[in-house]
Order: sequence, then C-alpha cells, then structure tokens
Amino acid sequence: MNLIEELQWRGMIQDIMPGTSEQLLKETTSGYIGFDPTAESLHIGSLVPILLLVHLQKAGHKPIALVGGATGMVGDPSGKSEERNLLDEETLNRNLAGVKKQLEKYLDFDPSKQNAAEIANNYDWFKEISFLHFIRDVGKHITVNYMMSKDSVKKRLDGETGMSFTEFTYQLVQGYDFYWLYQNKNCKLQMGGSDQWGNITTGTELIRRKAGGEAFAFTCPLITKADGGKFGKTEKGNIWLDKEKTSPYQFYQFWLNASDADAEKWIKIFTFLTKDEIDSLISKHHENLAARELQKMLAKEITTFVHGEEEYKNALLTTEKLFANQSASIESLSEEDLKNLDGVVQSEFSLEKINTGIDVVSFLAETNIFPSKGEARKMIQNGGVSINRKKVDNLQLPVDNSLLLHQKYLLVQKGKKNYYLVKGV
RNA sequence: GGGCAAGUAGCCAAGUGGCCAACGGCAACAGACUGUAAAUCUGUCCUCUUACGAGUUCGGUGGUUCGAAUCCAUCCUUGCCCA
Repeated sequence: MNLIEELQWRGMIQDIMPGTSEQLLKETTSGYIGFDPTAESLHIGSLVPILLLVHLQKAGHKPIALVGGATGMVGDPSGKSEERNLLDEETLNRNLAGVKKQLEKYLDFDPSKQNAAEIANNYDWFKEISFLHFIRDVGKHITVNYMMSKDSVKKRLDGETGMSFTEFTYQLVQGYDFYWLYQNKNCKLQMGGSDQWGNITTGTELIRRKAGGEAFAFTCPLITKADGGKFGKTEKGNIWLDKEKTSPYQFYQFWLNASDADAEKWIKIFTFLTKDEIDSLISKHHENLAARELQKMLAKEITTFVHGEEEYKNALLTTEKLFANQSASIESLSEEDLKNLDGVVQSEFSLEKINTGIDVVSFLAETNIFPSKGEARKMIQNGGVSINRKKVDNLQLPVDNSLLLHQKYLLVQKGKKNYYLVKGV
C-alpha cells in the first residue's frame, strides 16, 4: 500500500490534487503543513496534521512543519464567521515557542537521515518583504476574482459580518509560503485540514503562475463526532497535548469515552495500527460492545504516542483504580492507591476544619471543586455529587474526620466521571 | 459624505413601556437508563445566596417616565444602496 492508499483507507483524505500520488511515488518529496500559533500548546485538533506529517515521513518523504509566525499575525478567515482578533506579539512569540517544542516531540529530526524533519517559521521570510514588494511580486499574479471565488471568502461576503482586507489577504500570504518553500526547499506538497483547501490552491496557483512549477496537495476531513458535537471539547474545555494543561489521565479518559461510532473512525485516523489489526479489533468489538476494546486500544495508542508509555501506564492504573470496581467499597483503595492517583485533580484542605466539621456546601466551594456555594448546592440537589463514592443527598451533611480515608483523604466525585482528591493538611 | 437596516445571555433567536433575568432552539453540566457509550426522557443553565431574596444585564452614554430591552437624543460597530 502506498502512502495515498494508506491514508485513503484510514479516511484521512478529503480532497486531493491530480498527480499527487504519482509525484510521491516518483521521488522523495518534501511536504509541509502549517500550524497556527493561536495558543501556547497544540490541542488534539492539531493531532491529525501531525499524524499526516508522521505518515509522510514514515513513507520516506520529508516533512516540514511550518509555524505561522507571520500568518498568525493576520488571522485565517477559513471556517470563521467573524473577523478574528489579532494576537499581540508577545503572546504570539510565546505560542510559537510552545508549539515548536511540541512538534519536535513527534517528528524525527535526526540529521543523518535524508528525510529528516524540519521546522520553518514563515516570519523568517515575511519579515524581509515590504508591502509594496508583496503586492508587486505576488499580488500581481493572482486576480481578485480568483480570490473571491474561494468559499471562505464567499461565505463572508454573503454573510452579514463582512471581512477586512487583512483577512482577505490571508490566502495570498499563505499561498506565498508554499511558493517560498517550493523555491527554497523544493517543497512540492502541502497538506492540511479540508478548510485549508482554498488557501492551498492559491499556493499551487501562485507556484504555477509565478514559478511555472507544479505543486501538489491533499487535505484531510475535519474530525467530527457522530452526534454532531465539537471534537476535542469536554466540560473542562479543550484537550491539550501539553500534559500540564491536560493530564495524561484526562487525555486517556477523553479517548476512552469515545462513542462506538466515533471509535471506529478514530482508531484508523489516530493510531498506526495496520488494517488487519483494526479490522479484527472492530469485529471483536462488535461481538461485545460493552467491553469497549476499541476505545481502550484507541486511548492506549494515542496516549502512548502523545505522552509516552510510562504516562499511559499511569493513566491506565488510575483509571482502573477509579472505575474497575465501582461497586467495591471505597475502603478497598489503599493509601498508596490514593496517593498515586496520577492526573486526577487534587486539592488540599485544612485538616483542622475537617476535625471541627464543616458543611458539605462550604466544603465543596472552599476546595474549589465548585466555584460557589450556590453551584455546589444546585449540583447536590441534582444528585451529582458523591463523596467517597456515596451520593450526597443531604445539603446539611457535615464533613468531618469520620469521612476521612486513611485519616487523610476525601474522594469527591462530580458526576460519575470527574474525580477530585482532597488531601487534608 | 447621503439613504436604509441591524446590534438581546456561549451561539442562534423572540420580545417593541410594567406580568422581563427576558419565549424558543442549539451547545454545555447533572440525573435516570446503560457499557465511565449512543439515542431517549428529566433537571440546571447571568452572578451571589439555605430558602426568602439581593445584585448586575438587552452595543455605549445621556435623557423622558412612578416604571425602559422596549420611547427620545447622541455616539460606536456592522451590512446593503447611493455619491
């Protein structure tokens, strides 16, 4: 199976330019993807582009990860219904550094390899270009008519929010990236999410008109959930790749909670398991859906890829302690078990207050498990709070040392899945 | 510069002087059911508050009024048309 066939059965190709497959078979090809420095860390939405680069490299080609120091200053209108706010330079630089560091974890930069990965920052070439030069040398080659026919532009022109010149220009700026990489790094391929198709084709067009060259591209579908919800969001917000922002346990949990329909799609996209392995997993999964073998494997593979084996094992351990024996009494958890609940949100609380006794509502608010007493109370009334696996059904319930596990801990649950470990100090 | 239209909670969107913290939908959170799924049903959903209630909202500001998201003035933002 060649690269394109491989990506196709994984469901990772949406649009592809004619000749792309032939080009990849013909020679070692450099291909790039741009990453937006909109935050200090990448989140799982960026995982797909990263995986595309990894696949590319595995197939013997050279991946280039482009961080958008320049494009990040402008703002991509694709898929956005409103004008974007500009980032200030300081934030941008911090984000760039963070994103770059993460990308370095996932690609092979070993310089002895002929297809070693590279990281480029488009600010490096844009900082030299003046506005006048840009509109003379680049703008001249692309008509406004062409630019306006792009979906991302059309939508905004038809909509009622309008679009600034800045955002309108974005596709040219990104197109120029591709042109520059083509000229200076012999990069002939661009990949990206399907929302990037318009920007990408502006790039290949520019290469054709300005350099008389031919470049290729393909995009992958945007990841969706079967129920139509946004991918990668939970009650706690985005799922980040940075373990300081999303602990490996939370990361593991996210994937473990995938619905059956999603798991089947995702395991192809987010793991490197072979077709045979996945086919057999899926059929096994259908025999016994409740075992959730598919979700477990999915979560294992991605957590290992992103955080490493060690972290995966810890996440699994924590998961087993908390969920494997839900009916088991809380006392069956040893002090060691509690101490090592990696990744569960932990907080400290004055032992003194517990010894005196405190009402649940205040306790939940003061440990910051809930932002206010009102919310804590509402959630208790809804039956959504448990302490030491026992549902709190009484707003007046006193929290005192009789509840402490091993004289030290309290295990609080918000809902079924969100655990908080409170440690008395 | 001129004319017209619009700006309501995370989003969409009702509301055109009191019954409005503001209909409805989506999203989100929780409960029941289950498999730590999905679908469905139920509850919550401006902030704080045990409840009662209190406080801050309907682009900004100022006004009219006993009382304004609703009326007036002015400013800002956006769209469409004209110059």
